[in-house]
Amino acid sequence: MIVADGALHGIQEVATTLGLTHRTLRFYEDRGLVAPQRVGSTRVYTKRDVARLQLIQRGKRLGFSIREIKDFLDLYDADPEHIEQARLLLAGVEKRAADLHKQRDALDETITELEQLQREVRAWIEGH
DNA sequence: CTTCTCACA
DNA sequence: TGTGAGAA
Repeated sequence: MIVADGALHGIQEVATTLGLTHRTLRFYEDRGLVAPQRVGSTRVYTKRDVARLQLIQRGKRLGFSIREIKDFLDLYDADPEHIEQARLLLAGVEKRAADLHKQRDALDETITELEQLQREVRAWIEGH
């Protein structure tokens, strides 16, 4: 049977085209983020798998953990209307943005302190 | 080329 | 969060 799901791809090919290594794909699979079909024991990635991997890459780019990304993807599968999924995404995105703002504030404080010290040391040097 | 497992940063 | 290596 195996319906009409176009081209299938090997792990090396998928990894290369996504700028990943086959080790990373296997790691994601271990973590339950992807579940490629098997032909015998060989993994075969569909275009849906590749789409999932691209979502994973986006999630990582935005600073989400493998676990968070998995929870999101799982919900996407479980909920055809994608309502709960959207709520989870929103919550996660808000949290992430809040964390980053917090980090930025901390960095600003540190930079300000460094600049102050910088002025103090310069003044001390001038005075000698 | 692919698989798996174990160790390791 | 991945990587390297060894063996099949």
